[in-house]
Order: sequence, then C-alpha cells, then structure tokens
Amino acid sequence: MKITDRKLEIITIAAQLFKEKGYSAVTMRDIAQAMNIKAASLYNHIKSKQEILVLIIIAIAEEFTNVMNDIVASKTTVVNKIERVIQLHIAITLRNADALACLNNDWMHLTDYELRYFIKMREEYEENFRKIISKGVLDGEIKNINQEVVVFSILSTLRTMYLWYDKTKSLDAKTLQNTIATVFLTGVKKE
Amino acid sequence: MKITDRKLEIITIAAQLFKEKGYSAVTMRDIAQAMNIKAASLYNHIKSKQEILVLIIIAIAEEFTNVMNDIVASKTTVVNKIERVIQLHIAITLRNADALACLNNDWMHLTDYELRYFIKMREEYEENFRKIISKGVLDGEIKNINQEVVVFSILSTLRTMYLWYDKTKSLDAKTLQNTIATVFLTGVKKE
DNA sequence: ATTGTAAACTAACAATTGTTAGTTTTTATC
DNA sequence: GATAAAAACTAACAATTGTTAGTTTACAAT
Repeated sequence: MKITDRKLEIITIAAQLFKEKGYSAVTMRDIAQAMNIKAASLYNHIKSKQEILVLIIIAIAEEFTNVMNDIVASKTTVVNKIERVIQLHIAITLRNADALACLNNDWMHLTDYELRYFIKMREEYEENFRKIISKGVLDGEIKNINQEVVVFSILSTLRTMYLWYDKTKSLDAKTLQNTIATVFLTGVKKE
Repeated sequence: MKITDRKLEIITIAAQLFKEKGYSAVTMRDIAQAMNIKAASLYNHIKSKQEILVLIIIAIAEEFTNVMNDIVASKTTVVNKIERVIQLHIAITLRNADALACLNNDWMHLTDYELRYFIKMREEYEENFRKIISKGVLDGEIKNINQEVVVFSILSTLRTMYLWYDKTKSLDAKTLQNTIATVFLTGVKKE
C-alpha cells in the first residue's frame, strides 16, 4: 500500500507520457523504455496499468476537493474566495502539471469505484464553486449575469493552465495570480 | 476524394465516440458496432482510421484559420474583434461540438503532413489573437496587463466550451455571446 | 563468505488491434 | 427480370497489447 521511491518514479514518468499522448496511447513498454528497463519489470512495483492511472489522478482530485471545502467554509468575501480558488489551481499546476493534464484528459479511463469516486468529487467541486458565485450575486459582490457561464469561464481557464505552463513560467506565482484575478474580476477592457 | 453520405455518417459517429474516450481508445470495431455493421465494411468507404481523424479535424481547423484571418484584417475596434472571435467559437461549438472535442484532445494523433499543417494553423491562430490583444493595449482599448495571460484565459474558455455545451444549451447563442463578452471585457465583479 | 530480498531479466500467453482478400447481399437502372 | 455497382459479409493476417511465470542479478545484512 505504501509508495516506494521506485514506484513514485514510475508514476512520475508515466504522467509525463500520458500528458503527451493520453493514457490509451501509452504502452507499458513505452513507460519501461523511458525508465531503461523492460515492461515486465514494472510489475515488481505496480499492480497494473490501471493502478498507475489511479495513483496519478485520485491524490490530486482529493487535494482539490479538500481545499475547495475549506474555501467554501471560510468566512470571507466572495471575491477573496475566488482568489483562493485561483491560487489553488496555480499552486497545483506549478507543482505537478503532468498529473493535472492526466486528470483533465484521462479521468474517463478510470473504472469502477475510482471512476465513480472521481466523478463525485468533480461534481462536488463544481457545485461548491457554483455556490460561491451564487452567494456573490446574492451579496451584491458579483454581477447578475448567467452564473453557469461565469463558472465555466473561470474553471476552464484554471483547468487548462497546464497547457500554457511554459509561456507563463516566466511569471512568478504571485504575478500570475494577480493577472488572472484581474482578468476575471474587472475584465480586460480599459476604463 | 469526395465525401459520400455514408462516409459522412462514419465521420459523425466516429467523432461522437472519439469525444467520449479519445481516438486511441476507440476501435474500428467500436465505430462499426455503432453503425450496426462489421469493422471490415468501414473500409468500403474510408481508407484508414487515420483518414477519419484527419477529416474530422482539418476541416474545422481551416475554418478557424480562415475566419480568424478575416477578423484580423478587418477595420474595426479591438473590442469588436474580440467579440467576433467569441462569436466564431460559439458558432462552431453549437454546430459541431463532437468534432471540436476531437480537435482539442486528439490532434496529436495526426501524423506527417497533417500534423505539421495543423500545428502551423494553430500557431498562426494564436499569433493572430495575440496581435489583436497587443494592438488593443497599444490603442488604449485594453488594459496593460500580461498579454499572454489574457490570450490564454480567453482562448481556454472558448476552446473548452464544448464541455459545457449541455448546460449552456438553454441559452440562445446571442445571450451566450453577450455573457462571455461581458465576463472578459468588464469582469464578474460588480461596480 | 552466506544468505535473503528487491528488482531486474527472458520468454511467452491470450486477447485485441487495424487491415486485407475474397465472397455474398442489397439496391438502383434498364 | 437481368445487370452492374455499391455495400455489406466471413475469415483471416501480422503486429501489438497488458500481463504472468520462472529465472537471474544486485546488493545489503549477517
């Protein structure tokens, strides 16, 4: 059950490969070759290809879920909550872009319990964000425009940040945070 | 070279399946089964699995390229150009969400000429959008914040709109257009 | 030096993959 | 109803897939 160093190496390298071509297009022999061993040797460390996917995705999904729960429960302005959601996505993107790409593109290849568990977490996450926006409108902090569009605009940007990782790498986390917050809170138009 | 009705059916159904699980995870037998025929029968209409992917992706990529070129060349305000880019994405999303999903997730499974062609079009597209924003800053229409972040925020949202298609379906195209434009131009915060 | 364990290896498996060849059925035209 | 073309079929292929079994090597502890 515990994750050894070698196991972690496999997961890390697999996540890199999954990011490039997706889970289905990466073979156990691809992963093995990237580690300079044979495919069969991987099974000294992991149970199956599926297990690799689960280990990459579920840990991050749980982190999102937990922090989002904290944010929703916190007593602060809605604008501040939105800023903390942005911060959460930036932190995880900078720390583990490959795993995030995998979570975004390959979650549907999870099966059984883990698939249901993931979908439940994702729905809760979106519902929590929806609640934040909804409260913002009620409190008069947020414009009364279609809330579903607000939710999906912000989440789409945050979720695909890993794709732009290289180009935004020149920015430090704080500047990135401030710029994204500006874009969504006050828009890009001058005046 | 011409596309028959049956061939179009294959492409349409394949795009649906690719959207669900990705190109690599969908087999020729999956596509055949969805059409109530055998896999071998598909080859009376198409040359290969690759050809299906090419036909789904390239046509749409070219449409994006062409309209974006028109927008850049047009003599109008930067704000209006941004609005027209939003309009372009909405129109294609409403007309062909499945193909758009495929373009977004499976373009890396293109090969040779088509892969290079696609990448070139995508780079040009982004560069054109970058130019629009850049001109907007110069003209004083757009805030002087990090332009790469502005570009990726807007494009991320527009490109993944197909994922929210169901939830925004209740809105007509015009309202959707106006709401997205509002979010990005003036932000979600009140006042 | 011996021993035990972790981690690599070789070889092979059964299933699945995209695709081809050759044949039969369906459909439309005269 | 005969004919030709279009579109389905069956059967099979070679390659690739995830995975297992059994064996050998590397290395730390005694």
